[in-house]
Amino acid sequence: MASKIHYHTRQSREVAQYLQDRPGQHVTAAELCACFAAQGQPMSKATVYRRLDRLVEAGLVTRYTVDGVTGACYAWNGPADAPCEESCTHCKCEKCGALIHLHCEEVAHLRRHLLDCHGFALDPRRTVFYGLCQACRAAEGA
Amino acid sequence: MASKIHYHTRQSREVAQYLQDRPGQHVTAAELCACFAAQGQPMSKATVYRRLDRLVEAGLVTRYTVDGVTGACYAWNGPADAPCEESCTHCKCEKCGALIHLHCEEVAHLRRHLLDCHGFALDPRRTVFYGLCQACRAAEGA
DNA sequence: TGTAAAATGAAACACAGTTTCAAATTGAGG
DNA sequence: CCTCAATTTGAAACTGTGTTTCATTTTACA
Repeated sequence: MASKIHYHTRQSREVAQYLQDRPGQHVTAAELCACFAAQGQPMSKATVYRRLDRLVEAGLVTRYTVDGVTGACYAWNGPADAPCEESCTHCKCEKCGALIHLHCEEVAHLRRHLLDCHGFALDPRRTVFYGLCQACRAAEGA
Repeated sequence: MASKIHYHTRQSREVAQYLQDRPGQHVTAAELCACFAAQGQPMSKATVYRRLDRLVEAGLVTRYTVDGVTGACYAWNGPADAPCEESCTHCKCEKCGALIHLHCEEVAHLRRHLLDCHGFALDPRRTVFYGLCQACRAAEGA
């Protein structure tokens, strides 16, 4: 599907390593730049974006957007050692901004239904459910 | 929940009208600016964003992002005359970019499950399912 | 070691969205 | 109809993400 990745340079290794060390976390390009700079090894913005694009192309990393988070988020998938199961999705509270990891068989069920009845192959990793979390619902009173 | 909206000016009426006339469609701020300009009544970018923010605050309009679409999308909800039922969600094909309107009881079912078992109140209008559409799946062969 | 291909960094750039502030428009009261 | 305070508008400056360009450096490999 996608070309193999060669880690020719220090920079390319560091970007991949950073994401691998934070499975399931929401990493932004700005965060990567800031972290490398703080470590005394600043990396050009252009290089960070280039490396991320390459990793996404190769299918090793998922790129997705979360409303309220400035810029795209990236998360390591890995080839076989995926940190979340296939059905791992995220819920985002529109009020407090909390990001909840969701491991739920119902999502897998919906996925099967969408595939069988609508022909649509849901990618649960890239999909974010928006709504209100329990705490914020309680606070709203309604 | 949100303050009532007063349509004092021509600009505020036009932005709301544009969205009301296109229920369920994905309207961007840039599109609004371009359209008003084409009609010979250009509206300042700042004003467009201000009016959209106001409408979102009032709950009359939903703001959401779709990967691959530059800028946020806005869609009219309306107070009671919502164009899509509560379970209206969108599917976005990550390959061809197609946006599919989904009216599916399974989504409502998932919504109930999330509410009952996870305490999370899903907002189907703001949520976009990412994956592969039927045509692209067929093209991939797999 | 030498050389072609690939990767890097700095800066310029494109674009979404926000902020600022002076000028225009609104509505309410006289 | 006129005046004035409050609101809204538009233009421009600005912030931040992400891309492009190009000269320089690094890599792979013979």
